[in-house]
Amino acid sequence: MKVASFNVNSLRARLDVVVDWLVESKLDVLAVQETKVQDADFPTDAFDKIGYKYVFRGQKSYNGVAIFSKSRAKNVRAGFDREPRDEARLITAEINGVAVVNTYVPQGYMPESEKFDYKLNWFDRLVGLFEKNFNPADCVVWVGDLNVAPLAIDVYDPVTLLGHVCYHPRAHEALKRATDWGFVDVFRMHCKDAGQYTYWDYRMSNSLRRNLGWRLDHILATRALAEKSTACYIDKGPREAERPSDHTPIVAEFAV
DNA sequence: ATGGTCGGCAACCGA
Repeated sequence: MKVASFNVNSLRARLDVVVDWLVESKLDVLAVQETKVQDADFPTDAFDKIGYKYVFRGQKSYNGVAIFSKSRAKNVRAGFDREPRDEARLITAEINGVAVVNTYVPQGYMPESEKFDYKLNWFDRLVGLFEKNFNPADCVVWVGDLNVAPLAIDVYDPVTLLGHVCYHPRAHEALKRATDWGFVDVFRMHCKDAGQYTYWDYRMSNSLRRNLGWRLDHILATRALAEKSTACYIDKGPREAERPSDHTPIVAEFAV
């Protein structure tokens, strides 16, 4: 089972990149974030044509998440329980017996802002969802743009960037509270190298060429599933496309 | 060197 996560920064603007890469990579599951499309305008035709199923939750202008899969998704849930009007940042589904949690974690703006508190609290709400709906002994894969670079080797300048909302002790603690529920960083099981990034800021000149990036996009799995992982890697192909997102996909393969 | 990113969506906001 091949699973990937990709912050597409507008699904409609990135449609060709996403469709071509999805077909070429032969993915069983692709979770995308920042679709920036309302449900009524979701580009279903493009995915019908290539034989992929889809579930999605979007909103106008911002956020939005979707999961594409070869097999039909079951037990689909969008958003946190009892908060149907929340931002479109969370969708979960069961695919081939694996629970897939796709998140677009709030970025947090600035450390002193309310938005940062919202971000930190968002992780704790997610822990509540894990506790209520899953068991750490089950096969669960949590993927998405988590907007946290966990380690010093996950950012291009850990000294200068320390205290940024995506590389902040409180963000690290919040992520740890969530992973302590029962998740393993599948990428780090397979690769210990520094400088392995999934995001390069558009606003920095030549950030990709200079590899001034961040590892913000993650594939985490419960121990039962992580033990079956055979590979995990970042695919820079889509970041080098003609009209790239500022993120690039991360891919994991599982023997399930 | 007086410029320097995207996308959504229609003036700015978010990243």
